[in-house]
Amino acid sequence: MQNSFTEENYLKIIHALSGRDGVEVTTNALAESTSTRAASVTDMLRKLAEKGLIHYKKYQGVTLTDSGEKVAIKVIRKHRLWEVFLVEKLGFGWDEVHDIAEELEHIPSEVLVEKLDAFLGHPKFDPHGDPIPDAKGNLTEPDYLILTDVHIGEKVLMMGVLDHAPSFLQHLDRSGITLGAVLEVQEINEYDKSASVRINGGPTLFISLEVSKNLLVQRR
Amino acid sequence: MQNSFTEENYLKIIHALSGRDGVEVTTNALAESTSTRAASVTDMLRKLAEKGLIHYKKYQGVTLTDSGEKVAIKVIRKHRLWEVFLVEKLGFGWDEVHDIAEELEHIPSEVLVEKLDAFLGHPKFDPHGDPIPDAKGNLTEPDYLILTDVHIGEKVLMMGVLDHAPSFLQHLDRSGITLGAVLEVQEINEYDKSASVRINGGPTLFISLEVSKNLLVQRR
DNA sequence: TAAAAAATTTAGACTAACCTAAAAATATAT
DNA sequence: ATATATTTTTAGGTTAGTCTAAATTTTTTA
Ligand SMILES: [Mn+2]
Ligand SMILES: [Mn+2]
Ligand SMILES: [Mn+2]
Ligand SMILES: [Mn+2]
Repeated sequence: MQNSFTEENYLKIIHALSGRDGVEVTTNALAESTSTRAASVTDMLRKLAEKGLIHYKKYQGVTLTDSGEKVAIKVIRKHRLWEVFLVEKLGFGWDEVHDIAEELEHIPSEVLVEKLDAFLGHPKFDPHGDPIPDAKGNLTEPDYLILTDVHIGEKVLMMGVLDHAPSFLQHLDRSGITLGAVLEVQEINEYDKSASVRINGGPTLFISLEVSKNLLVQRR
Repeated sequence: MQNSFTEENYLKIIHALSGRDGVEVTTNALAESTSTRAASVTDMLRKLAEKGLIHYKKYQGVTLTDSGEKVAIKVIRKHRLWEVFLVEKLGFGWDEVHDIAEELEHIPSEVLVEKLDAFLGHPKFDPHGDPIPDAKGNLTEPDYLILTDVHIGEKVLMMGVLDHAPSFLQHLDRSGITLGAVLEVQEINEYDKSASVRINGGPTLFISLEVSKNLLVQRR
């Protein structure tokens, strides 16, 4: 049988909160992420366990089964491919696409996803730098640094963001920090950990710790 | 407030069954079209009337209000634009797109629709020859003939289909009858009203009444 | 125009996904 | 090691959208 819109969202969120090492996700964390109450989460967990999509023992938190992981990754694939479509083909900004992709990711049809993927030229990353799982369900997270881990004098490439909030992305737009930009850390303020960063060999900007913590970068 | 997926479907179906002259639609007709039971339809009609989307008096059938008509036409616009996208951009056949568009038509976001429309080059017709309402909600049904109304010797242009079933569309594909094809009626069989029709000045085909009744054409 | 047939609505129930309040289990702190 | 605090589950309800069966209204037929 098919999974509902809601079930797919739970699986996707469990995947995200469970992280690379597949750690147990708590009921409260899910309530927070789904904007529901803990009691509602418990109901849904019983159902997902029933369907063999999660490992669930009362009071012990949950992880995805292989079957649940497969579903989650399919949803993530669709979400990210649709985001590429919205930005590359329809001309949306990277700050505008998340909510729409949140709906599109639940459209069924395997063949739609594969045709969309081909139409987009089999992209490997979405507009936020997140990797797109392949058709077989392989998802490899590149191991990027966070800008706070970069030392003074280093030049790095901007590869992605941790925060996907429109307000954050718009802030980056105004600062000229886009995917692929070269960031050179020139100074780090001892007191508040804010940094002076040179963008693409051009202007130097002051970047707060709050921003640095959400920038994924790569040494060249 | 937003209309649900289900409410949108009811409005779209009432629009279709109500026709150009806005005739009353019966409960049973809606039950048939929505694949539900009459009792369920009655419940929904009370709700839609409550929201001011339909004119409804018990036992008297329903029509759309202006407000309901507006919603219905927006859904139809989205459905047909997505069908164009699926055929023109993703390479689906016209027989494959209806069910997928049935889902995509409920994705909210005005701006998405308008960007999609621009991306597609503001198409006027969908892959089945159905007119696409404009952004303001104007929908003008061209007045086509049905092939059964065409006399022997006349040449007409194939402009659309009444039946959207995949099996019918695939049958047309196998017969070489596509949108824009020139059909010349050469003979009409007295007994079963089947016709000999020459396609694009090339091969002549026998077409059953069942098929003729579902072909929309235009004199040149 | 009254009886029969058909269409429609009402009554009462079900499921999915949510809720609040209370109970139970686990974790933390003295 | 208890007592307290926190987390999670259970119990009991709600709403949207569906159902079946029964009642009611409208239409058709004789
Ligand atoms: Mn996103
Ligand atoms: Mn993204
Ligand atoms: Mn269609
Ligand atoms: Mn169509």
